[in-house]
Amino acid sequence: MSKYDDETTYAIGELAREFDITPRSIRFYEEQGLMSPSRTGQNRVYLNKDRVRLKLILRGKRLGFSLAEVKTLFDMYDTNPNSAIQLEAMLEMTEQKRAVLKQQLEDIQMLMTELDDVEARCREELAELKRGNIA
Amino acid sequence: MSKYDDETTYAIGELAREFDITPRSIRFYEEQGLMSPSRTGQNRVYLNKDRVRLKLILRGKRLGFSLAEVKTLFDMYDTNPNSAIQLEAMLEMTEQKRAVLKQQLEDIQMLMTELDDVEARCREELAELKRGNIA
DNA sequence: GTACAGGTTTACGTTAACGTTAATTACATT
DNA sequence: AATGTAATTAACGTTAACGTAAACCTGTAC
Repeated sequence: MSKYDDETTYAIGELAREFDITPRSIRFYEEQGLMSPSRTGQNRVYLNKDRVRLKLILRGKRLGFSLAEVKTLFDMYDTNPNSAIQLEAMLEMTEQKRAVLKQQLEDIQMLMTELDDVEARCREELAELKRGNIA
Repeated sequence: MSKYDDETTYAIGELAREFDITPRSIRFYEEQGLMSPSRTGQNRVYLNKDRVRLKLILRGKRLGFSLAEVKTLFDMYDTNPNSAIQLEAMLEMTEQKRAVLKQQLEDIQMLMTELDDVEARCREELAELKRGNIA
């Protein structure tokens, strides 16, 4: 956590490689108002805070948030950090996501049971074929 | 499980209401080769097996499968399984799907933990605000 | 018999999240 | 000087999964 960590700069390509996305995606996030890196000349220069932002964007995506939703959260945080309204809005969003995830869990468990059945039937029929009981 | 259960028929609008989707969606699934209901005249008539299919489609969607992927699974399931090669291919596919689902399960559990953290922090800060500790 | 609530096909429109050129700039190396 | 690598903007293209509008048929209710 030395001073240097916060002053390290990244080119767009470096960040792209690090997070395994394309530069186009990063520019797109900026275009959508999710980041605003500084420049040297016309080239984008990313600081650690930008890198953190990007990490948050990608995490949001993994959580199933749309870029618009991520932006909403960012905007709320940027304009009015730690206000009760913002916190409650965030709670509401996480509640919704939790419900979706819970449903997905149930679905996956059911599907796995069905896969068990399919597999069992397959193995049975294979066994019969091996026994020579071919219709 | 009487005989009648299997002979109950549904109009497209009934199924749409039951599953809270539009008739357009159901027709689209048919267009993509995911269902093939019978007809009376030009009207679609859905039997219980069609209803089950629709249920499976929607579950697949909730799981993050594309309609194309769902169709692949259906096709495999529908394929006449009397050749050892086909059976073994199907087993291989179900194994792959199982691995994917297992990964998804782990992901979701991790995400839920993260949501727990976010929520906990939110509630803490809210509590502080209520106590009057507003910076 | 006419209004209406359903169904039908055909076909163009929409949204999100980028992909994919194209044309240009700039720095580094050979 | 030429080549290579990475960056830039602008703008059109793409895919999935439907939405939506138009124009039509059709059985039941009044």
